[in-house]
Amino acid sequence: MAVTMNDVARAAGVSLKTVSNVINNYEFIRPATKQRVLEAIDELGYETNLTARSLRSGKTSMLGLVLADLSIPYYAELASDIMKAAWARGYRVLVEQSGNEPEHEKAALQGQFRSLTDGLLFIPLALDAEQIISAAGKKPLVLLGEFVQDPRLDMVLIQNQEAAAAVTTHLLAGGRRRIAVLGAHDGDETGSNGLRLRGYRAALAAAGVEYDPALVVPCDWRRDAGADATARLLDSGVEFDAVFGLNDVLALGALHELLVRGRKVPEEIAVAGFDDIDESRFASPSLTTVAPGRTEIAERAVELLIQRIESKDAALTVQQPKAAFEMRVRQSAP
Amino acid sequence: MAVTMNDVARAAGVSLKTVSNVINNYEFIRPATKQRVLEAIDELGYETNLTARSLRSGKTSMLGLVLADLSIPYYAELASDIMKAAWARGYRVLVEQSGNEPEHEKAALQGQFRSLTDGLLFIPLALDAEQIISAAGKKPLVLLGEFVQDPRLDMVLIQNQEAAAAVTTHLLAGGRRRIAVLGAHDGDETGSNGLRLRGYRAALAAAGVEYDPALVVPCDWRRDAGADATARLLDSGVEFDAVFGLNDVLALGALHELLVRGRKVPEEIAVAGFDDIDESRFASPSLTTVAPGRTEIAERAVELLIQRIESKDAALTVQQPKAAFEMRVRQSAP
DNA sequence: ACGTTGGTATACATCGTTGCAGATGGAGCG
DNA sequence: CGCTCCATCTGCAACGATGTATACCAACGT
Repeated sequence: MAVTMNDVARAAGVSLKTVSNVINNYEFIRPATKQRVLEAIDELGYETNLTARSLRSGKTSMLGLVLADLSIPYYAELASDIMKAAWARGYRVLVEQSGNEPEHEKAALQGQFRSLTDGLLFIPLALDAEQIISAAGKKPLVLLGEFVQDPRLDMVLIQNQEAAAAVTTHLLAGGRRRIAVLGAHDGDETGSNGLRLRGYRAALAAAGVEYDPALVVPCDWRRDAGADATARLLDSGVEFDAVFGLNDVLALGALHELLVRGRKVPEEIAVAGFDDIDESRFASPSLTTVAPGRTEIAERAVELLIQRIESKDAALTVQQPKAAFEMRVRQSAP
Repeated sequence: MAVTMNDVARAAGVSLKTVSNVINNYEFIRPATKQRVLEAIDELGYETNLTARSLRSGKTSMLGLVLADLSIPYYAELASDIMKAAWARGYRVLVEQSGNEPEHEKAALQGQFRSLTDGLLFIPLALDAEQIISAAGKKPLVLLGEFVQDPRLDMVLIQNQEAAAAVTTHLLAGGRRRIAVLGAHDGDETGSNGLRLRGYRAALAAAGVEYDPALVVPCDWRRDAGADATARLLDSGVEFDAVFGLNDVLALGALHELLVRGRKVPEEIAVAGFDDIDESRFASPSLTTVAPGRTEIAERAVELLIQRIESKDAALTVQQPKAAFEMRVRQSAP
């Protein structure tokens, strides 16, 4: 059916292996031979069968990427950056959606699908470090997004605490004293929510503002949950003059609910988020937020994973680079 | 290195082929044998090497998906739906971003990467039907998004014209008479922009409202372009009482610009879009738009492609199912 | 008792490529 | 002139699975 190396070899009057050598840029080939082979390839429309190459070489040149759902803007934007970074290094990306369910995450770590990839980029949401380590196979694994932190695992870190503190400090500098937080429980310590909450508390403490657990509203990190949480907060009668959504969609949900209820943003209530998704720039009012260094995260993670894949030396020490963050001050909290 | 069928066979005291038969649920295997094999598989932690299977069987169980960029919400949401639909039928999806560039689109159609997939879902933006047909290989191909229309190609159609007419009619019913259109040239005939513009004109005509080319503002289908176009429109002094963004991000960009300039939406100017991305529901004010049937599109496209892949009968007639659309009336244009 | 049937298991070739170990032959050297 | 030496090319085996053909054996019918 398809054209194989054998056909090319016959057409060019050389051995199959020579065709292979030409394709793989083997050094010692007479220019004339090389040209003959290339012409034959062109003429027959030969294309390398990547499946066969993978089988023989044991490499697929594909990276797995496990995330909750592409319909979540932050993940979509991150995935886009990851794919570009991988592509630039000659790798493709096979995305798998976990739907934020432990079973799916585990399946993605162990599943057959791993045999199609040389390594895995993983944004864990439901599994903890122990589970990840026990479920993971032998293939290289790099974590993103630091819901999980563990010294045994390679990962690219976001400066959750520092960046959340920066947002809070910015709100405080704007004169806000009652800053509601959406997306965390009062007791949270670990994970992005815990770390961001800790940053918030640290910033309050540094400014000498008292921490009030009543201002901390737990909810899922979704737009509608952010809106709901804001509604509950308004209804509860708790006073506040700012809302800090632990991610942008939460903040945008809050923004929407506040405007629906006729509250003025930012005059009455300031709103800030975390992630700097594309949409935040174009919200009305545009959203003040902090950019966690998405492109840098993508590039570092891809680089680290590929380094693991291509290095023979498995004994490399664990790496956990940190991405730089940057405040984006906009209308919702000037 | 990895555990192979051979290892399992040895451990279970059967032939390699019997292991293969067990894995593929071959009918005639004694339960005792089957159990022994399954135990051996479990014990050794055997996993099928999908690469080898692909080579032998000629099927990869992967679908290619070519789109402009995952960071564009509509594509991200569509990709998410497509991946779910494919996954449910035992296929994986390999995404490739074309960046809306002809060269990349062509490369994606022909590229080596095709040898990794059994068929391709393609959202063409830069290539026309002729180019697609000449660039495409022999593998099954299904088009989405109907920038391209051609009786020779399988594709899932959006009811661009009808849906755009519905939006326009809705705006007219709200008393608007000067409806600006963002994202099309006055002369456009083909592609989504042309079709949607035609729907707009048809609705105007049906309502006896005169068409004014000055209200048609060409621009890229991006948020910032929508904002810019709106700014230009406002500056030009052309009067209008509604804006129809030919997709949601255009409308959201417009919404933002209008609010920044202090125009009241919808009192002064109504805004409507096209796509019903998640974000539109949570904009402030929430965006009136039309849902083109994204999930249905994803499912139909995947179904059609898989049908092509699995049917021996290549002589099937071209199929072009249409997805149903639905108005979503919200605050920006009640 | 013997050929037939059909469930069960196996051997071998094969998918298209690359790694390895030579084979070939002309240039360079003593 | 004979012998390395090295650029160039080739053949074979192998990656790990599946398709085809066939072997084996118990049960069955006549």
